[in-house]
Amino acid sequence: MAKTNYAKYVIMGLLSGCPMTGYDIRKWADECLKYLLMDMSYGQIYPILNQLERDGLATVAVGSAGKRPESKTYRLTEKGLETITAWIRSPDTKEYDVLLKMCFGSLISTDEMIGKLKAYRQKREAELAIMDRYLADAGDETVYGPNALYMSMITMLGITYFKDEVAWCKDAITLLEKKKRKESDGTR
Amino acid sequence: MAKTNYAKYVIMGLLSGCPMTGYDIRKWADECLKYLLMDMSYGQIYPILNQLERDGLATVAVGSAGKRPESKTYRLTEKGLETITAWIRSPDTKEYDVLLKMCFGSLISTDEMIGKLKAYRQKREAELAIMDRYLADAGDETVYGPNALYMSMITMLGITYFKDEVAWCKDAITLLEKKKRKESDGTR
DNA sequence: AACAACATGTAATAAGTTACATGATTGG
DNA sequence: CCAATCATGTAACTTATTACATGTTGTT
Repeated sequence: MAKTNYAKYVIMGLLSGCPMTGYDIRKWADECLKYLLMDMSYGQIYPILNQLERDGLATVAVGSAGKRPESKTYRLTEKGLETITAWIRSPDTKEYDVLLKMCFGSLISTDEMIGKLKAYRQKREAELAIMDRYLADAGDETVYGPNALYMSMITMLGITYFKDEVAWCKDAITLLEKKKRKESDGTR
Repeated sequence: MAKTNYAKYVIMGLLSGCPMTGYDIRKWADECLKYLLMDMSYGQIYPILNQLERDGLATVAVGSAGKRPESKTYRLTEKGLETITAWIRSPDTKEYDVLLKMCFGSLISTDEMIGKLKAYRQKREAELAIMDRYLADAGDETVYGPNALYMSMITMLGITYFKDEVAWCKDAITLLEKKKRKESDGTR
Protein backbone atom coordinates (compact mmCIF):
# COMPACT_ATOMS: atom_id res chain seq x y z
CA MET A 1 0.00 0.00 0.00
CA ALA A 2 3.04 2.18 -0.06
CA LYS A 3 4.22 2.88 -3.63
CA THR A 4 6.59 5.36 -2.21
CA ASN A 5 9.47 5.18 -4.63
CA TYR A 6 11.70 4.09 -1.79
CA ALA A 7 13.31 1.31 -3.83
CA LYS A 8 15.55 3.61 -5.83
CA TYR A 9 16.80 5.40 -2.74
CA VAL A 10 17.30 2.25 -0.75
CA ILE A 11 19.41 0.83 -3.57
CA MET A 12 21.48 4.00 -3.81
CA GLY A 13 21.86 4.08 -0.05
CA LEU A 14 23.14 0.54 0.00
CA LEU A 15 25.47 1.19 -2.90
CA SER A 16 26.85 4.21 -1.06
CA GLY A 17 28.11 1.82 1.59
CA CYS A 18 29.67 -0.72 -0.73
CA PRO A 19 29.39 -1.92 -4.34
CA MET A 20 26.84 -4.67 -4.83
CA THR A 21 25.10 -6.87 -7.37
CA GLY A 22 21.35 -6.97 -7.88
CA TYR A 23 21.33 -10.33 -6.20
CA ASP A 24 23.11 -8.94 -3.13
CA ILE A 25 20.59 -6.12 -2.90
CA ARG A 26 17.68 -8.49 -3.09
CA LYS A 27 19.17 -10.64 -0.34
CA TRP A 28 19.71 -7.66 1.89
CA ALA A 29 16.16 -6.50 1.31
CA ASP A 30 14.83 -9.93 2.14
CA GLU A 31 16.78 -10.15 5.37
CA CYS A 32 16.84 -6.60 6.65
CA LEU A 33 14.22 -4.50 4.93
CA LYS A 34 11.47 -6.70 6.21
CA TYR A 35 12.07 -5.40 9.71
CA LEU A 36 10.88 -2.12 8.33
CA LEU A 37 7.96 -3.95 6.72
CA MET A 38 9.18 -3.56 3.17
CA ASP A 39 10.28 -5.70 0.29
CA MET A 40 11.91 -5.42 -3.12
CA SER A 41 11.63 -7.87 -5.97
CA TYR A 42 14.10 -8.60 -8.77
CA GLY A 43 11.60 -7.19 -11.24
CA GLN A 44 12.11 -3.90 -9.48
CA ILE A 45 15.80 -4.05 -8.65
CA TYR A 46 17.30 -4.85 -12.05
CA PRO A 47 15.46 -2.14 -13.98
CA ILE A 48 16.43 0.41 -11.33
CA LEU A 49 20.07 -0.65 -11.52
CA ASN A 50 20.04 -0.18 -15.29
CA GLN A 51 18.40 3.18 -14.84
CA LEU A 52 21.02 4.28 -12.33
CA GLU A 53 23.78 3.42 -14.77
CA ARG A 54 22.01 5.13 -17.66
CA ASP A 55 21.61 8.27 -15.55
CA GLY A 56 25.25 8.27 -14.51
CA LEU A 57 24.42 7.61 -10.87
CA ALA A 58 26.27 4.30 -10.82
CA THR A 59 28.93 2.46 -12.78
CA VAL A 60 28.96 -1.23 -13.42
CA ALA A 61 31.81 -3.76 -13.29
CA VAL A 62 31.18 -7.16 -14.82
CA GLY A 63 32.63 -10.16 -12.97
CA SER A 64 34.35 -8.43 -10.07
CA ALA A 65 36.66 -10.17 -7.62
CA GLY A 66 35.03 -12.88 -5.57
CA LYS A 67 31.98 -12.82 -7.80
CA ARG A 68 30.90 -14.90 -10.77
CA PRO A 69 31.94 -13.83 -14.25
CA GLU A 70 28.34 -13.02 -15.20
CA SER A 71 27.75 -10.88 -12.12
CA LYS A 72 27.41 -7.12 -12.40
CA THR A 73 28.67 -5.12 -9.49
CA TYR A 74 27.32 -1.59 -9.24
CA ARG A 75 29.21 1.25 -7.66
CA LEU A 76 27.75 4.67 -6.87
CA THR A 77 29.28 7.62 -8.71
CA GLU A 78 29.91 11.06 -7.25
CA LYS A 79 26.65 12.19 -8.83
CA GLY A 80 24.87 9.20 -7.31
CA LEU A 81 26.27 10.02 -3.90
CA GLU A 82 25.04 13.58 -4.23
CA THR A 83 21.59 12.39 -5.24
CA ILE A 84 21.17 9.99 -2.34
CA THR A 85 22.61 12.48 0.14
CA ALA A 86 20.15 15.08 -1.07
CA TRP A 87 17.30 12.64 -0.49
CA ILE A 88 18.47 11.76 3.03
CA ARG A 89 18.75 15.46 3.77
CA SER A 90 15.37 16.37 2.25
CA PRO A 91 12.31 16.98 4.47
CA ASP A 92 10.66 13.85 5.86
CA THR A 93 7.16 13.69 4.57
CA LYS A 94 6.18 10.05 4.39
CA GLU A 95 5.55 7.93 7.45
CA TYR A 96 8.73 5.90 7.18
CA ASP A 97 11.18 8.41 5.75
CA VAL A 98 13.13 8.87 8.95
CA LEU A 99 13.53 5.18 9.69
CA LEU A 100 14.64 4.36 6.19
CA LYS A 101 17.00 7.32 5.94
CA MET A 102 18.46 6.31 9.27
CA CYS A 103 19.96 3.22 7.61
CA PHE A 104 22.22 5.51 5.65
CA GLY A 105 22.53 8.20 8.29
CA SER A 106 26.27 8.58 7.89
CA LEU A 107 25.65 10.46 4.65
CA ILE A 108 24.52 13.51 6.61
CA SER A 109 25.92 15.09 9.77
CA THR A 110 25.15 13.60 13.17
CA ASP A 111 23.38 16.84 14.05
CA GLU A 112 21.08 16.60 11.07
CA MET A 113 20.17 13.05 11.95
CA ILE A 114 19.50 14.03 15.55
CA GLY A 115 17.21 16.78 14.26
CA LYS A 116 15.24 14.28 12.21
CA LEU A 117 14.90 11.92 15.14
CA LYS A 118 13.74 14.69 17.45
CA ALA A 119 11.05 15.72 15.01
CA TYR A 120 9.99 12.12 14.51
CA ARG A 121 9.75 11.54 18.23
CA GLN A 122 7.66 14.66 18.69
CA LYS A 123 5.34 13.62 15.91
CA ARG A 124 4.82 10.19 17.44
CA GLU A 125 4.28 11.66 20.88
CA ALA A 126 1.61 13.96 19.51
CA GLU A 127 -0.06 11.03 17.79
CA LEU A 128 0.04 8.95 20.95
CA ALA A 129 -1.71 11.74 22.81
CA ILE A 130 -4.76 11.46 20.58
CA MET A 131 -4.72 7.69 20.37
CA ASP A 132 -6.72 7.06 23.52
CA ARG A 133 -9.72 8.42 21.70
CA TYR A 134 -9.16 6.01 18.84
CA LEU A 135 -8.84 3.16 21.28
CA ALA A 136 -12.21 4.08 22.78
CA ASP A 137 -13.70 4.33 19.28
CA ALA A 138 -12.24 0.97 18.33
CA GLY A 139 -13.99 -0.69 21.25
CA ASP A 140 -17.30 0.95 20.37
CA GLU A 141 -19.64 -1.78 19.26
CA THR A 142 -22.08 0.70 17.74
CA VAL A 143 -19.36 1.61 15.24
CA TYR A 144 -17.50 -1.64 14.65
CA GLY A 145 -20.15 -4.15 15.72
CA PRO A 146 -18.66 -7.57 16.34
CA ASN A 147 -15.27 -6.30 15.16
CA ALA A 148 -14.98 -3.91 18.10
CA LEU A 149 -12.86 -6.33 20.13
CA TYR A 150 -10.59 -6.98 17.18
CA MET A 151 -10.25 -3.33 16.29
CA SER A 152 -9.25 -2.42 19.82
CA MET A 153 -6.64 -5.18 19.83
CA ILE A 154 -5.12 -3.84 16.62
CA THR A 155 -5.21 -0.30 17.95
CA MET A 156 -3.39 -1.45 21.07
CA LEU A 157 -0.67 -2.97 18.93
CA GLY A 158 -0.41 0.30 17.04
CA ILE A 159 -0.02 2.19 20.30
CA THR A 160 2.70 -0.25 21.34
CA TYR A 161 4.58 0.33 18.08
CA PHE A 162 4.44 4.08 18.54
CA LYS A 163 5.50 3.93 22.19
CA ASP A 164 8.47 1.79 21.18
CA GLU A 165 9.44 4.27 18.54
CA VAL A 166 9.35 7.11 21.05
CA ALA A 167 11.55 5.15 23.47
CA TRP A 168 13.82 4.08 20.63
CA CYS A 169 14.18 7.68 19.45
CA LYS A 170 15.23 8.74 22.93
CA ASP A 171 17.93 6.09 23.05
CA ALA A 172 19.08 6.82 19.53
CA ILE A 173 19.34 10.54 20.22
CA THR A 174 21.36 9.86 23.39
CA LEU A 175 23.67 7.56 21.48
CA LEU A 176 24.18 10.04 18.67
CA GLU A 177 24.86 12.85 21.07
CA LYS A 178 27.53 10.75 22.72
CA LYS A 179 28.96 10.05 19.29
CA LYS A 180 28.98 13.76 18.50
CA ARG A 181 30.88 14.59 21.69
CA LYS A 182 33.43 11.96 20.81
CA GLU A 183 33.78 13.42 17.32
CA SER A 184 34.37 16.95 18.62
CA ASP A 185 36.84 15.55 21.14
CA GLY A 186 38.77 14.10 18.24
CA THR A 187 38.92 17.34 16.29
CA ARG A 188 40.00 19.37 19.28
CA MET B 1 6.75 -0.70 -1.34
CA ALA B 2 3.76 -2.88 -0.75
CA LYS B 3 1.42 -2.89 -3.77
CA THR B 4 -0.36 -5.74 -2.13
CA ASN B 5 -3.90 -5.22 -3.30
CA TYR B 6 -4.98 -4.74 0.27
CA ALA B 7 -7.06 -1.67 -0.51
CA LYS B 8 -9.96 -3.60 -2.00
CA TYR B 9 -10.13 -5.99 0.92
CA VAL B 10 -9.80 -3.29 3.54
CA ILE B 11 -12.68 -1.42 1.93
CA MET B 12 -14.83 -4.53 1.82
CA GLY B 13 -13.90 -5.35 5.41
CA LEU B 14 -14.95 -1.92 6.57
CA LEU B 15 -18.16 -2.06 4.58
CA SER B 16 -18.95 -5.42 6.17
CA GLY B 17 -19.11 -3.61 9.52
CA CYS B 18 -21.27 -0.73 8.39
CA PRO B 19 -22.20 1.18 5.23
CA MET B 20 -19.87 4.02 4.42
CA THR B 21 -19.02 6.72 1.91
CA GLY B 22 -15.67 7.01 0.16
CA TYR B 23 -14.93 9.97 2.34
CA ASP B 24 -15.60 7.97 5.51
CA ILE B 25 -13.27 5.24 4.31
CA ARG B 26 -10.51 7.69 3.59
CA LYS B 27 -10.90 9.21 7.03
CA TRP B 28 -10.75 5.83 8.71
CA ALA B 29 -7.65 4.91 6.73
CA ASP B 30 -5.98 8.16 7.68
CA GLU B 31 -6.72 7.69 11.37
CA CYS B 32 -6.45 3.96 11.87
CA LEU B 33 -4.68 2.32 8.97
CA LYS B 34 -1.56 4.32 9.61
CA TYR B 35 -0.96 2.35 12.79
CA LEU B 36 -0.43 -0.56 10.46
CA LEU B 37 1.79 1.66 8.32
CA MET B 38 -0.60 1.91 5.42
CA ASP B 39 -2.55 4.51 3.58
CA MET B 40 -5.25 4.85 0.94
CA SER B 41 -5.85 7.81 -1.32
CA TYR B 42 -9.09 8.99 -2.91
CA GLY B 43 -7.67 8.14 -6.29
CA GLN B 44 -7.67 4.57 -5.11
CA ILE B 45 -10.85 4.45 -3.04
CA TYR B 46 -13.38 5.86 -5.49
CA PRO B 47 -12.44 3.62 -8.42
CA ILE B 48 -12.56 0.57 -6.14
CA LEU B 49 -15.98 1.57 -4.85
CA ASN B 50 -17.27 1.82 -8.41
CA GLN B 51 -15.73 -1.52 -9.21
CA LEU B 52 -17.38 -3.15 -6.20
CA GLU B 53 -20.75 -1.89 -7.32
CA ARG B 54 -20.17 -2.97 -10.92
CA ASP B 55 -19.22 -6.45 -9.72
CA GLY B 56 -22.27 -6.74 -7.50
CA LEU B 57 -20.20 -6.77 -4.32
CA ALA B 58 -21.76 -3.59 -2.99
CA THR B 59 -24.87 -1.48 -3.51
CA VAL B 60 -24.96 2.27 -3.37
CA ALA B 61 -27.48 4.64 -1.79
CA VAL B 62 -27.25 8.30 -2.78
CA GLY B 63 -27.88 10.86 -0.05
CA SER B 64 -28.53 8.59 2.92
CA ALA B 65 -29.81 9.77 6.28
CA GLY B 66 -27.44 12.07 8.13
CA LYS B 67 -25.35 12.51 5.01
CA ARG B 68 -25.26 15.13 2.31
CA PRO B 69 -27.49 14.75 -0.73
CA GLU B 70 -24.49 14.17 -3.02
CA SER B 71 -22.97 11.49 -0.79
CA LYS B 72 -22.92 7.86 -1.87
CA THR B 73 -23.17 5.32 0.87
CA TYR B 74 -21.96 1.84 -0.04
CA ARG B 75 -23.31 -1.30 1.54
CA LEU B 76 -21.82 -4.76 1.08
CA THR B 77 -24.00 -7.35 -0.65
CA GLU B 78 -24.22 -11.03 0.26
CA LYS B 79 -21.76 -11.73 -2.53
CA GLY B 80 -19.45 -9.06 -1.20
CA LEU B 81 -19.62 -10.55 2.27
CA GLU B 82 -18.72 -13.95 0.88
CA THR B 83 -15.79 -12.48 -1.03
CA ILE B 84 -14.30 -10.68 1.94
CA THR B 85 -14.89 -13.64 4.25
CA ALA B 86 -13.09 -15.90 1.78
CA TRP B 87 -10.13 -13.54 1.79
CA ILE B 88 -9.98 -13.38 5.60
CA ARG B 89 -10.11 -17.16 5.66
CA SER B 90 -7.50 -17.65 2.92
CA PRO B 91 -3.89 -18.56 3.79
CA ASP B 92 -1.75 -15.73 5.12
CA THR B 93 1.12 -15.20 2.74
CA LYS B 94 2.09 -11.57 2.95
CA GLU B 95 3.82 -10.05 5.94
CA TYR B 96 0.80 -8.11 7.16
CA ASP B 97 -2.06 -10.39 6.23
CA VAL B 98 -2.81 -11.52 9.76
CA LEU B 99 -2.79 -8.05 11.27
CA LEU B 100 -5.01 -6.62 8.59
CA LYS B 101 -7.40 -9.54 8.61
CA MET B 102 -7.60 -9.22 12.38
CA CYS B 103 -9.45 -5.92 11.95
CA PHE B 104 -12.35 -7.86 10.50
CA GLY B 105 -11.83 -11.03 12.51
CA SER B 106 -15.49 -11.43 13.35
CA LEU B 107 -16.11 -12.64 9.81
CA ILE B 108 -14.48 -15.96 10.63
CA SER B 109 -14.76 -18.16 13.72
CA THR B 110 -12.81 -17.32 16.86
CA ASP B 111 -10.96 -20.61 16.44
CA GLU B 112 -9.82 -19.75 12.95
CA MET B 113 -8.56 -16.39 14.13
CA ILE B 114 -6.72 -18.04 17.02
CA GLY B 115 -5.09 -20.40 14.53
CA LYS B 116 -3.86 -17.50 12.45
CA LEU B 117 -2.45 -15.73 15.47
CA LYS B 118 -0.66 -18.85 16.67
CA ALA B 119 0.98 -19.32 13.29
CA TYR B 120 1.93 -15.65 13.15
CA ARG B 121 3.46 -15.79 16.60
CA GLN B 122 5.47 -18.86 15.71
CA LYS B 123 6.73 -17.23 12.55
CA ARG B 124 7.87 -14.15 14.43
CA GLU B 125 9.51 -16.24 17.13
CA ALA B 126 11.47 -18.15 14.49
CA GLU B 127 12.53 -14.87 12.90
CA LEU B 128 13.60 -13.46 16.24
CA ALA B 129 15.80 -16.47 16.80
CA ILE B 130 17.93 -15.65 13.77
CA MET B 131 17.95 -11.92 14.34
CA ASP B 132 20.92 -11.84 16.67
CA ARG B 133 23.09 -12.73 13.73
CA TYR B 134 21.68 -9.84 11.73
CA LEU B 135 22.27 -7.52 14.64
CA ALA B 136 25.93 -8.57 14.69
CA ASP B 137 26.12 -8.10 10.92
CA ALA B 138 24.52 -4.68 11.18
CA GLY B 139 27.21 -3.52 13.57
CA ASP B 140 29.96 -4.83 11.31
CA GLU B 141 31.88 -1.86 10.02
CA THR B 142 33.57 -3.91 7.32
CA VAL B 143 30.13 -4.42 5.76
CA TYR B 144 28.29 -1.20 6.48
CA GLY B 145 31.20 1.16 7.00
CA PRO B 146 30.16 4.33 8.78
CA ASN B 147 26.52 3.20 8.62
CA ALA B 148 27.18 0.26 10.96
CA LEU B 149 25.97 2.16 14.03
CA TYR B 150 22.85 3.30 12.21
CA MET B 151 22.12 -0.13 10.80
CA SER B 152 22.34 -1.72 14.22
CA MET B 153 20.00 0.88 15.67
CA ILE B 154 17.43 0.13 12.99
CA THR B 155 17.84 -3.60 13.49
CA MET B 156 17.24 -3.14 17.21
CA LEU B 157 14.01 -1.33 16.46
CA GLY B 158 13.00 -4.19 14.19
CA ILE B 159 13.69 -6.69 16.95
CA THR B 160 11.58 -4.60 19.31
CA TYR B 161 8.68 -4.60 16.84
CA PHE B 162 8.82 -8.36 16.51
CA LYS B 163 9.08 -8.96 20.25
CA ASP B 164 6.03 -6.78 20.76
CA GLU B 165 4.15 -8.73 18.18
CA VAL B 166 4.97 -11.98 19.91
CA ALA B 167 3.80 -10.60 23.26
CA TRP B 168 0.73 -9.08 21.65
CA CYS B 169 -0.13 -12.40 20.00
CA LYS B 170 0.04 -14.14 23.36
CA ASP B 171 -2.37 -11.63 24.89
CA ALA B 172 -4.67 -11.71 21.91
CA ILE B 173 -4.82 -15.51 21.94
CA THR B 174 -5.61 -15.51 25.68
CA LEU B 175 -8.35 -12.95 25.15
CA LEU B 176 -9.88 -14.87 22.27
CA GLU B 177 -9.80 -18.12 24.18
CA LYS B 178 -11.64 -16.43 27.02
CA LYS B 179 -14.15 -15.15 24.49
CA LYS B 180 -14.57 -18.64 23.07
CA ARG B 181 -15.30 -20.11 26.49
CA LYS B 182 -17.90 -17.41 27.06
CA GLU B 183 -19.48 -18.21 23.71
CA SER B 184 -19.73 -21.93 24.44
CA ASP B 185 -21.16 -21.10 27.90
CA GLY B 186 -23.91 -19.18 26.18
CA THR B 187 -24.85 -21.99 23.80
CA ARG B 188 -24.97 -24.59 26.54
C1' DA C 1 23.07 -36.60 -9.38
C1' DA C 2 20.42 -33.39 -7.18
C1' DC C 3 19.64 -29.32 -4.79
C1' DA C 4 20.56 -24.86 -2.96
C1' DA C 5 22.49 -20.68 -3.88
C1' DC C 6 24.24 -17.49 -7.23
C1' DA C 7 23.05 -14.60 -11.04
C1' DT C 8 20.38 -11.68 -14.57
C1' DG C 9 16.74 -10.23 -16.87
C1' DT C 10 11.82 -9.12 -19.42
C1' DA C 11 6.85 -8.49 -20.41
C1' DA C 12 2.25 -8.18 -19.10
C1' DT C 13 -0.37 -6.57 -15.79
C1' DA C 14 -1.93 -4.47 -11.63
C1' DA C 15 -1.79 -1.13 -8.22
C1' DG C 16 -1.06 3.32 -6.32
C1' DT C 17 0.21 8.48 -6.46
C1' DT C 18 -0.34 13.04 -7.70
C1' DA C 19 -2.40 16.75 -9.41
C1' DC C 20 -6.28 18.50 -11.00
C1' DA C 21 -11.29 19.82 -10.97
C1' DT C 22 -15.52 21.04 -8.49
C1' DG C 23 -18.69 22.33 -5.16
C1' DA C 24 -21.78 22.36 -0.65
C1' DT C 25 -22.15 22.88 4.34
C1' DT C 26 -20.89 23.95 9.03
C1' DG C 27 -18.73 26.40 12.79
C1' DG C 28 -16.36 30.18 14.56
C1' DC D 1 -16.91 35.71 5.60
C1' DC D 2 -13.39 32.49 6.03
C1' DA D 3 -11.62 28.13 7.03
C1' DA D 4 -12.35 23.47 7.81
C1' DT D 5 -14.79 19.58 6.74
C1' DC D 6 -17.65 17.02 3.80
C1' DA D 7 -17.95 15.06 -0.72
C1' DT D 8 -16.85 12.93 -5.43
C1' DG D 9 -14.27 12.05 -9.08
C1' DT D 10 -10.65 11.60 -13.33
C1' DA D 11 -6.37 11.29 -16.07
C1' DA D 12 -1.61 10.90 -16.57
C1' DC D 13 1.89 8.88 -14.69
C1' DT D 14 4.87 6.03 -11.85
C1' DT D 15 5.78 2.10 -9.35
C1' DA D 16 5.59 -2.69 -8.14
C1' DT D 17 4.14 -7.70 -8.78
C1' DT D 18 4.02 -11.92 -11.01
C1' DA D 19 5.28 -15.17 -13.97
C1' DC D 20 8.32 -16.44 -17.08
C1' DA D 21 12.97 -17.50 -19.08
C1' DT D 22 17.81 -19.05 -18.54
C1' DG D 23 22.02 -20.63 -16.96
C1' DT D 24 26.19 -21.47 -13.56
C1' DT D 25 28.58 -22.97 -9.36
C1' DG D 26 29.24 -25.10 -5.01
C1' DT D 27 27.70 -28.56 -1.62
C1' DT D 28 25.94 -33.01 -0.09
